[in-house]
Amino acid sequence: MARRIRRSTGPLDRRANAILRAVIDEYVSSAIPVGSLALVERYGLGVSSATVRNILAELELSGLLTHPHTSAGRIPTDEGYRWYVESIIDSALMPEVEQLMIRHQFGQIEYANEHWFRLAASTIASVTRAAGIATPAKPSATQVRRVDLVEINDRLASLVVVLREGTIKQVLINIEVGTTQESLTEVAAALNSIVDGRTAAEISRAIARFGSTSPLADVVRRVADRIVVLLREYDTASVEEVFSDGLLNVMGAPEFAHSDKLRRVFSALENRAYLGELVEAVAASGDVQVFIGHENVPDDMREVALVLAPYGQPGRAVGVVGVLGPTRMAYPQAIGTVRFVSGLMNELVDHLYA
Amino acid sequence: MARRIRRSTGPLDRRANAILRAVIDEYVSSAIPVGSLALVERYGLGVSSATVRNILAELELSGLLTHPHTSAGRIPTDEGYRWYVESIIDSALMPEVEQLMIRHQFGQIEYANEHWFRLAASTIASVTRAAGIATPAKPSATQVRRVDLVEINDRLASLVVVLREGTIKQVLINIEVGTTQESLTEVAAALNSIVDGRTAAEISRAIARFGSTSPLADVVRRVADRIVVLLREYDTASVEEVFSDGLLNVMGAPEFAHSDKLRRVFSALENRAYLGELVEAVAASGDVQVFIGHENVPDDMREVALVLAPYGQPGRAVGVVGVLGPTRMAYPQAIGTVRFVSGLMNELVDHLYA
DNA sequence: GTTAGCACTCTGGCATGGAGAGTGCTAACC
DNA sequence: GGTTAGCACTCTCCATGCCAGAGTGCTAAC
Repeated sequence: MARRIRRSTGPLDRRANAILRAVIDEYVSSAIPVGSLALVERYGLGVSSATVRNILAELELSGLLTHPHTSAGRIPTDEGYRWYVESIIDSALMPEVEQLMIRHQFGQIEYANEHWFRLAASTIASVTRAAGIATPAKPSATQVRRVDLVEINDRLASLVVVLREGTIKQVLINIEVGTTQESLTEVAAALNSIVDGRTAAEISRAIARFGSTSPLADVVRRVADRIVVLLREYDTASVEEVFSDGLLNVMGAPEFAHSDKLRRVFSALENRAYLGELVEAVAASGDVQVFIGHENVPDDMREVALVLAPYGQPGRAVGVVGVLGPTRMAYPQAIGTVRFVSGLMNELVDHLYA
Repeated sequence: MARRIRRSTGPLDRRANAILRAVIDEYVSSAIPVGSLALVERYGLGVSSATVRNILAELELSGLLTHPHTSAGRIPTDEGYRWYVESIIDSALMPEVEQLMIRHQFGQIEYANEHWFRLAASTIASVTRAAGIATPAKPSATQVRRVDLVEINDRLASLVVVLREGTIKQVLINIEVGTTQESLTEVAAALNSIVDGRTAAEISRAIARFGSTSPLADVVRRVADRIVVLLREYDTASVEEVFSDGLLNVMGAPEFAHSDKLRRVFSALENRAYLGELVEAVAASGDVQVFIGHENVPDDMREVALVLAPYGQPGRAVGVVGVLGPTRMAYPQAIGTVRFVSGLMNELVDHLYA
């Protein structure tokens, strides 16, 4: 689980507030440490640079800003970003023009449910200019909707399992030479009367009671077992797949100019265990969550931030969409985008369960 | 298409031969330009460094080696690698232990045909310590094996199309409120009598002749149209998907220490158009092909080499497996691995068409 | 044809020094 | 008391120069 660091200071006065915000905005857009002079020049603060310096020193004392070295400007700490994120997380919205554009894109693949989460990641990547990530909506206890057996050749058949939400699992199975498509269809029919609407555990139980004496009963039993295995594998995988797009955007950020740091980001992305944890935490929370720098447990992720939101139907099927970028990220935009896209995904999933 | 540069020199004498080979072996393993002294010390050449220097100068003259700067050792040119590859391409084999290991891995997913190509890429990546790439075997003119319609809710159904080789396409379709699973099954049955074993074009023609007056005829026609669209989309995509694994391995290479070059490699991988061309060229050739540095047309790929091999059944369904790495790659190993894995994939696909 | 010897060249690492940016402190100001 | 001007101080960055090391290419001798 990600640990959340609590800042130790009390509330900031209005001016310190504005200055911290200005430092973050400036640093996010320029990637250069921000000096007191630059602040008074570019943000109409109405005070001198000396005053700003005093406040910057205070902010540094409370751990919200830091110094790369004595004679450099200030940069935000992870705690500084955390404070900033808390202050905008509820109000961050997407511009309506972009909302329309995205809606249009999703409209085009409305019927390709297998691709929804991929489009979500791609869209988020292109809007935020960071990496977009998404997982498919995973049912909590998979229910089978229908089974089909199709002969491929005289030794192989394709076992197709349609799940409650319309998604599909498929594997090959061996058949005895000479088995006809007719008998396969018969087996499938027998199976359908057993599996419809059921979970792995339920099918398992039903098969134990299955006392048919028909010559195909053995085959039915064998295939049912295979289905149970298939469902179990699917149910136990914490995250089925994490799709990401726009990694090139992250590669462009100056903080990752040396490929060593970049390497760590990538190996972090391959860390399915941690992502699985986050996905579960986010799904449970029900709203956008932000994980900044060292708030992430794995060392590899201490230089990146994640903005994640769940989608789907709690208790039935949930997935996650989000952004991965440098801690120096445009949080308002990232949060707004992720929230909007997760809302859109909600609508799509709702249709499946309507 | 990739252009192949022909080296201008005639055959090399045995000694020049051995030295060029030594330079390449040394440079591939160390990534440091190779000097004449290092060569006589590490490879028992039986001559002095001065003699080696003369030969190195000759090799440089014929364009097989080059110099980063006056006082540095030699590094191979793309032409040098090309010469080397030609000399070993027919004899490169995998160690038998590794062959067994890989066979074992594939045995475990023998029935998960949708995952074969992914495992191929992952295996190649881990064996060669470079990036593995693979595409699924794509049929040349997709034939439908069977169609199924499954009710998801009172407005949506899942249209499942099983193709000849057992792979699956699926989309959602709208249905009229009140449509029962029984009538969907009826529609599916009607469709199956039309589509079995047919391609998009054939289905299109059959539907034009379809003169049924049953109340479901309209629905049958609509769904058939949807199937045709689905197949057409699939048939016209030059490469359906390019799966890659082990990109982290490439990131570790010293030539990509600065993320700028790395960035180009990644954007090259996203260049589906070029990869599509290569896949077609490789599939047509029927054997392992190597594309080194500037033999690749896109500028982004001038610092990488590709080792690709086709698999599947020519004229029916072909895919490609391969390695992407720096031009400074262990070619014998890469070629041996790719050839072996493509052979294994052949066996798997053959079973589908047995 | 091969080799020893040597002058030459270029890189990489390291120290030096000045310009620039930004801080932190002090003392004066309102 | 908070704010500000002034200034010394610190540190980075960049250019410069220098030296050691590696490796070459050439020449002359074997």
